[in-house]
Amino acid sequence: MPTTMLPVVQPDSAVCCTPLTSEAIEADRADELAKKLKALADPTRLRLVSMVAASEGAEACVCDLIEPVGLSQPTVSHHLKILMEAGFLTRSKRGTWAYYKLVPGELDLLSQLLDATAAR
Amino acid sequence: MPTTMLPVVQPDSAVCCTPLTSEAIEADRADELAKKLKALADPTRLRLVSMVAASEGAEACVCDLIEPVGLSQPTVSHHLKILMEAGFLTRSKRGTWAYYKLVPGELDLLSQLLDATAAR
DNA sequence: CGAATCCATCGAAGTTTGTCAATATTCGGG
DNA sequence: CCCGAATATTGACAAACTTCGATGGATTCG
Repeated sequence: MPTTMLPVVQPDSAVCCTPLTSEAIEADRADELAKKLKALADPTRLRLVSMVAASEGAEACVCDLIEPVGLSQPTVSHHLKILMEAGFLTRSKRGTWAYYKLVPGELDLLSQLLDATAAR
Repeated sequence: MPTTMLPVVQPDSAVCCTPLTSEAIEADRADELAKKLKALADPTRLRLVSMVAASEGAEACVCDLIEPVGLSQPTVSHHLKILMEAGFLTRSKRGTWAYYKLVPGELDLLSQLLDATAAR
């Protein structure tokens, strides 16, 4: 009987799986989780994520984000880069514009980790 | 007819309510949320929260936390203080020992905020 | 090609953070 | 009442972070 290989969908964030409160986490897992949380733990970046998420198609260009945030363009770009490196946003250039988009499921992953009611 | 006043249980975290992704959040709400996230966004503090949560009665004394974390006693106390001020832990002294306990529901609140699937 | 626009990167200034050693404080026991 | 043990606080310092202005691509338009 021939075997067909099926791709296993990997939760690419190794932050994955057991919630914070079900058992004591290891140091290296704490490092990863902290890195993700640190990317979110800034008022400006929270607003950026929120604004991008609330935009049509969960996508927004830098030019639309600068004014409402009230900071300089380099600063906004810097924050967006941090959010991208943390895996929360992706960038795609179209013409001179850079569109940032929410990575689906990435926030939910964090959410599940903090959820104590999900403890097995 | 005499009126009796009943205390209204307030969700004391004003971080409350609408998830991050359902609509753009206001600056002051972003500030509060960021403050909470910043308290968690450190490997040591994540481990502390996790260890406390995994202890019996979701409670642990400082003396039991120092060695596994591998940092000095003042540093551990410092982190615990930050977690307390952020509302994640409470402290109760018994003799010379200080027992830190997880505040129930506080992590879940954060969890719900990050959960995009909960968007109304 | 030249000018203008959008955005990223660089360098710098000021602030915040994580950590420790030293010290203070509080409590129980002899 | 004094001593030892468990924590908290203070002071100090290096590292990391947030922000800005200046500069450097890349792209579109005239």
